[in-house]
Parts: sequence; C-alpha cells; structure tokens
Amino acid sequence: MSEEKSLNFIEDIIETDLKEGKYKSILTRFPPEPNGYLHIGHAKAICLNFGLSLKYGGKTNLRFDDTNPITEETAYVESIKEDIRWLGFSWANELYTSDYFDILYNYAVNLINKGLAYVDDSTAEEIAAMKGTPTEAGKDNKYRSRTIKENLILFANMKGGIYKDGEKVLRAKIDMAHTNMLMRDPIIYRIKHAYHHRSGNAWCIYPMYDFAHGQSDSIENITHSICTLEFIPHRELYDWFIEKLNIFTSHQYEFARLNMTYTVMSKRKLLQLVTEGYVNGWDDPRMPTISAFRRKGYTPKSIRTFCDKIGIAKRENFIDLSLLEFCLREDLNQKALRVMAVLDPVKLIITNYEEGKTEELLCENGPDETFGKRSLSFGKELWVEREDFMEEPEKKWFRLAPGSMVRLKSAYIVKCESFVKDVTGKVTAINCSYIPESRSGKDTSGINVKGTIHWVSASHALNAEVRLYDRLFTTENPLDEKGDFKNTINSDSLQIITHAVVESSLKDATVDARYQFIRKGYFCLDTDARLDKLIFNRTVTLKDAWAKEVKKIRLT
RNA sequence: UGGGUUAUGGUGUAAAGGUAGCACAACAGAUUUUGAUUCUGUUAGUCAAGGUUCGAAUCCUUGUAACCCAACCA
Repeated sequence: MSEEKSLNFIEDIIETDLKEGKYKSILTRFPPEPNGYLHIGHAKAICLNFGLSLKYGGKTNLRFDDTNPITEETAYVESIKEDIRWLGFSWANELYTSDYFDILYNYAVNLINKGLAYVDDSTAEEIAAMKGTPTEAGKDNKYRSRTIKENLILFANMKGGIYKDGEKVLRAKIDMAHTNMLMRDPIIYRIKHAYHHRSGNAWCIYPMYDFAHGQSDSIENITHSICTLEFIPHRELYDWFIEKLNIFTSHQYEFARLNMTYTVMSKRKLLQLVTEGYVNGWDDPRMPTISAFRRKGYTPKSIRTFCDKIGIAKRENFIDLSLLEFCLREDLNQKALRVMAVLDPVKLIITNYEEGKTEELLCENGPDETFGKRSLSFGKELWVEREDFMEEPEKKWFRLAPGSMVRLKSAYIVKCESFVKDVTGKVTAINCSYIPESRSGKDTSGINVKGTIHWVSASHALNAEVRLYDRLFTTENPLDEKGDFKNTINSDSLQIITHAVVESSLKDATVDARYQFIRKGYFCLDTDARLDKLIFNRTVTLKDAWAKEVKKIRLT
C-alpha cells in the first residue's frame, strides 16, 4: 500500500490537461536570468519544473532569459548550470532567449503591420506621466497615431542603430485606460547600445521581458509555463501577444515564491551583501544561494526533500528555517561518517595509564554496521572538549566534574580526580584515573555511567581550522525591520576556530565526504583546504537537548 | 479611492458538501557507549458575521485582513 499523496494545484491542471488530451506530454522550462547566483527560492522552482516533467514523463528546458545585456554575464550562466546539475536535474535543451532575437524582431514587425505596435519618441519620464496610476487612466500621446508605414521605417532605424539609447521605444498598442497597468501600451523594445554576452554587438535593440518570455515559451512549445505570483498581472499580456501573433498557445501558471526565516531572498539584496563585503562572495556558506549550501555541506537530496515538503500553493508563505535543517539532518544522519574532533581542546591526563603506551581501539564509523569500524589510537594524554568539564556542575550534569565518572567514547570509563588552573583561572589540565576493565566492547567493570564524551589522542591528533556558521540575520524577517535590512546582520555569524584537533583518520578527508563530529554537528571539508591545512565547515549543529535543559535550569 | 491574488494550529500543507489529517516547531516521557538518532504521547486551527443544507473549511451574501500592479528590470 502506498499512501496517496495529494496533488498540488498545478499537478491538478496537468492531470486534467493530459486526461482531456489537450497535450500528449508536457514541456516545462526553468528560465533564469543570468544576472546572479541561484538561491534556495530558485531551488523550489527548479524542483517544481523538473519534478513535474519527471513525474508526468515530459521534458524541461533550461532557458536563459538574457534580454538585458547590461546586467548579464557568462559567469552566471556557468554557475546556474552547475547548480541545477548538482541538485540532480538534467535539462532537455540548453536555450537562450537571445537565440530568438531574429524571430522576436519579426514578431514585432508583424505587430506593427497589424497596427498593434508603434514607435514612441517620448522620454521615460513622459511615458510614465502619461501612463496614469492604478486609480487613474492613462492618456494617448501623439505618437500613438503614427502610420504603419512610418512605424515600420522608424523601427527598422531603431534596429539600424541610428538612434541613441532611450531616444525611441516600440510599444504595443492596446489600451491606455486599461485597469491592468501592464496593458497600457507596454514597451516591447528598447534601445541599448551594449555588448551582449552571446549576441555580441549584433543588436542594439532588445525586447522587454513581456515581449520575450511568452513568445519564447511559444517557440519552444512549452505547455505549462510556471512562474511566481508577481507575474499574475503579466498573464493578460502574455496571452494577448500569443493571440495577436497567432502562435502556439503556451499557458502561464503562478505559484507563491519561497520566503524563509532569517534570510533574504532577493537577488538585489544578495548582490548587495556580496559587493558591500558583508559576506565573502556568492558562495559564502552564510548565503542562501545553492552554491553556498553546497559549500557548507548540504546535500542535494536534503534540498529536494525540503522543496517537496514545503508544497506548492498560491498563498504567501514564510517557511521556518528549521524545516530545512530538519531535512538536512535527516539525510546527513544516514550518510555521515562518525569521527571525533575537539573544537576547544583541554588536556586530559590519565594518571594510572602507562607512559608512552598506545592502544588501538575499534570505533564504529557510522549509524549502522554497514559502515564498519576503524581503529583509533588511545593514549595517556588526550584532548577533550573544554565545555565537557565543569568545576561546579549544574543540576543533571553528567559529564566531567571533580569526582565524576564518564565514558570516553569507544574507550574506557575515567574518573576525574583533580584539575589544574592557571593564574587566570582557566583550566589547563584534567587528571583522571581510568578503569582498565571498562574497555569498550569488553566491559566487565559493572559500572554504568550516564555521560559519554568524545576525545582525541594528543600524540596522534591533527590540527584543523573549523568554521562555525550561524544565521546571517538576527531577526526572523530582516525585511520587517524599519530602515535597512542590513541593520539586523548577525555580527557573530562566522566564528573561526584555528586550533581544533581532529582524529588522524581525517588526514584523508575529501570535499565530497560528510562527517559527523560526534556530539558537535555535521561538518565537511571546505574548498579552501590545502594538503597541509585542514579546514572544516560546520554544515549544521546536532539537536541539543542539553542546551535546552540548561536554559530551563537557569530560569528556575 | 482602480484592478488582481490569497485567507485552515506558532510555521507550512491536505481534506473537491460527510470523522479537520500530515509535517516542522514547542512541550512531556521511553531507549541510548553521541544529552544525537529512534520510539511514544501532549498542546494547538477553518479570517468575521449572516444564510442554504440532515450535514459547510468547502456553496451563497456581506464584511475584514494581507500581498501584487504606476523600471526603457526579470
């Protein structure tokens, strides 16, 4: 028995279309503008579009919507392709709106010939002034009544490059009094003497989004053109062009874009964070970009699961970041190798352990037997986590404290006998005795301890840099703040630990591997790491019931 | 005071006139050589007011709230 998952509204439409024979198969498209990096909101659109074609046996095109040469770059094209591939999807065709510039130009001429488009000499300000407001109708201007012949010549001249930027535009002739502002004679071509990343200097006029997107969908025979809610008013225009041009009828459907707590999702704002140096580039692990999540150690599967869980609907939403982290931990828990690393080391000396002796202990590599075991070196001097020792323990504390016993993971039970402090009061060493009969796997001591802590043998430890990331913003909705969203940037979003110690097996760590530093969180090797320098990123912390407990204890 | 879209627990998302369900979060407990994982349980919802109906989240009426639209951006 499989539990029937209910359909979202787009799947509903598709199933109806297929059942009624409107289409034999579906064709969707993902249409990024190559002017920035893809973020988690794009991941939602990617999973939707590619997921739909996968589910219904159709195809998805990747189409770069490159109609604005000023902001677009080839570097962005490359990053976008890498991100989609990494997420696990393959496109049927790699396409560019710029490939359709000739067709689009002819469509515009076609419109002029039908008396449905005209060249306007007004300035941007004049056009805006004549456009009216949402509550007031716009007005026709004198250029609106130009003859077809005149428009044809003028538009050819625009293409010919005899006018300067902004001197003239081509507008659709619809209705200056329309209640939908977008139908008040929208501009469809503008002059930009600019180098285009693909067409070079072949063109100096470029179509606007509304005169490119729907037509591109139509040219490709896209059946279901899915976009976000803010394009709802554009649909009327989308349909108008297709109808007047009498070309293949693609249909536009709109869903609500992703919003998430503790982050911003607009490309403009993300670009600002990059250019103003709040983060170190588009793939800084604190960014919500796909490349940042990848670098931070997220798995493609966790992002796909997340996109599946948040659903598709038309109402505004504000997803809790913890849902993403839940999906991440769920996947990482199954995949990550368990290793030991001490982020804030303090020396633990086993007073009754033989000087110079080393034992090899077996330790499980993962969450189940299939991961096998590895050998770990154990000795008289170990590094343990500073926060695992408390001189004056909290209530319910079952880690190291004077007189207390803990198990060293996969090793022995030790008892804290004494500790050493320096003049500043900082603990510099913890002296313990160990119980030889308590060795992991062959424990005959009969002693039960509540606490188990991780450790690294001091003489075998490797030094590592560890980067701990926290959320980039201190408030759930940075956009809610009066003033600049950047006022709520978390100044502690990155903590670099330069002197962490990790077990020696990590000398072979690779960027693709996922690790759980036991009791500390999930980590991965950063791309900055070099042969002689280990650098790990914290992907996400483990859930921490003890931290909650402490809060409660201190409140009462 | 124009047009469009949307309203279901704290957050998402189902229920197509017939038991308001699921997930995350929160809380409580069990298990645990990771205070992780796993398991069990609890809290909590149909925007409002009327109406139709044996029966309404769903249909009707009237309100209310939120979001989008006045780039030669996409």
